[in-house]
Amino acid sequence: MQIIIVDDDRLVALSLKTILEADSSITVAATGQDGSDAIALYRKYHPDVLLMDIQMKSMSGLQAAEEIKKQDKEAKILFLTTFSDDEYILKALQVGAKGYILKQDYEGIVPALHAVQGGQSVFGGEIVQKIPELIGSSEGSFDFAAHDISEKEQGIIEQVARGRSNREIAEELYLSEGTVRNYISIILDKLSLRDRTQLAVFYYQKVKR
Amino acid sequence: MQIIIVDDDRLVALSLKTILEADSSITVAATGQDGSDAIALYRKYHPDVLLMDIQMKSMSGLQAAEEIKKQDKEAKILFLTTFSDDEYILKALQVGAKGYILKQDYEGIVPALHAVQGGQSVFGGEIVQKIPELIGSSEGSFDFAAHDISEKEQGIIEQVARGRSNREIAEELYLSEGTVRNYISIILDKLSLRDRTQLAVFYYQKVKR
DNA sequence: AAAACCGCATGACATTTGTCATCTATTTCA
DNA sequence: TGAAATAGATGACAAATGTCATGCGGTTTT
Repeated sequence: MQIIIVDDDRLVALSLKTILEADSSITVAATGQDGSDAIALYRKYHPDVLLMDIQMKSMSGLQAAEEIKKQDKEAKILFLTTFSDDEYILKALQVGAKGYILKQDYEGIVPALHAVQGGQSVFGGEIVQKIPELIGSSEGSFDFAAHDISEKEQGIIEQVARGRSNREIAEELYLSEGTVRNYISIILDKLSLRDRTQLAVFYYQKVKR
Repeated sequence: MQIIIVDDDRLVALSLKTILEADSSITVAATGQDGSDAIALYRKYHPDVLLMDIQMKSMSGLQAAEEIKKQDKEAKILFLTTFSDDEYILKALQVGAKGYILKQDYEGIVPALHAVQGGQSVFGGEIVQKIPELIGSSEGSFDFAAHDISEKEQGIIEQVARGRSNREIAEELYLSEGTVRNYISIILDKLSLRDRTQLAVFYYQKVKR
């Protein structure tokens, strides 16, 4: 199986090459450092699989993938990532990537490559677990009780998540503005957050939808 | 690698056993015909991977998977399916399955098993393409251009939507804190919002998802 | 070349926000 | 009954936030 490796960090690219070539079934046709390298190298070699970092300086892996896919609808692209950044998962899927795995996981890469060559799609461990969160289907999955959040507090959280000010919340719930402030202060403490904006973000990421 | 195969159709289970054992690295510890077999066999053998049909008569693969996961959080379960039925994909993900592949795809199964053993998750070809559709319905539909929001401004909006403070945003984007404040002030004006929290709310309601 | 513009920065300012200590009335509980 | 816990309020305070006027070096327009 012939592959191409593209990674920002030359050291990483070369280490990967060494590791992967230890497997006799794999040949690394070339390595590159950014998105434009990826496009050029793909056009030149048409490898079975393109192994590429998703985040790179000059041209991101996503952009490159989009371009490559335009030219070869069958291109098999496997993204590498250091962390399991949620934010890119969806985009990677939409671009039509064949997977999204962690660089650190040396052992996992070779079998992943074979699976991809065989037409499957592969994702690193925890990455898949996050997909349901990204989809609406996982409704109100957060356990308030486990964090000692009372009903009243939940009500206030909802108000904050609607962008209301303390004064407005106070009016809505027939409390004084100071009391609302106190409530929020306590909520932030319980959830280890810093300010109301983080609370709103928390709400949309963990609680609602 | 030791695996267990569970499939409604005895013939399928046996064919799979034969095919997979042709690979010297794989041992089929046992085969079963329904969900309860799966639970019993899993408890007995604790295989590296459980290969199971998702749709079975007496007890579905999903139910069995749920039960098995309850007893062994680390269980690696790979679902088999005849067609790529959309409806089960999400549930499979939520149960924490390690993948979802097509029975017909003989060649793909062995590498898939190896990848799963290595901690990855695997999905048959077209299955993954459907996930964006399931999500895509509500994906980033907001038109920034129509509201005169520049790239830079979008970048700042994203930072706010991650709950970052002005100081943090300034550091991240190499700007002064005051400049960030100015940017946000202008953004709020353009979008007719009052404060950063409303901006974050706006982001999650209109832009992302 | 002058004028207009743009990205970025400052400083001043009013407001909002978050934290904390303290106080009161009410309820709960030993 | 008396003590402790609870819900709500206050006031003081520091920090963060949003607004505005203004300045400064570049580009672009005219």
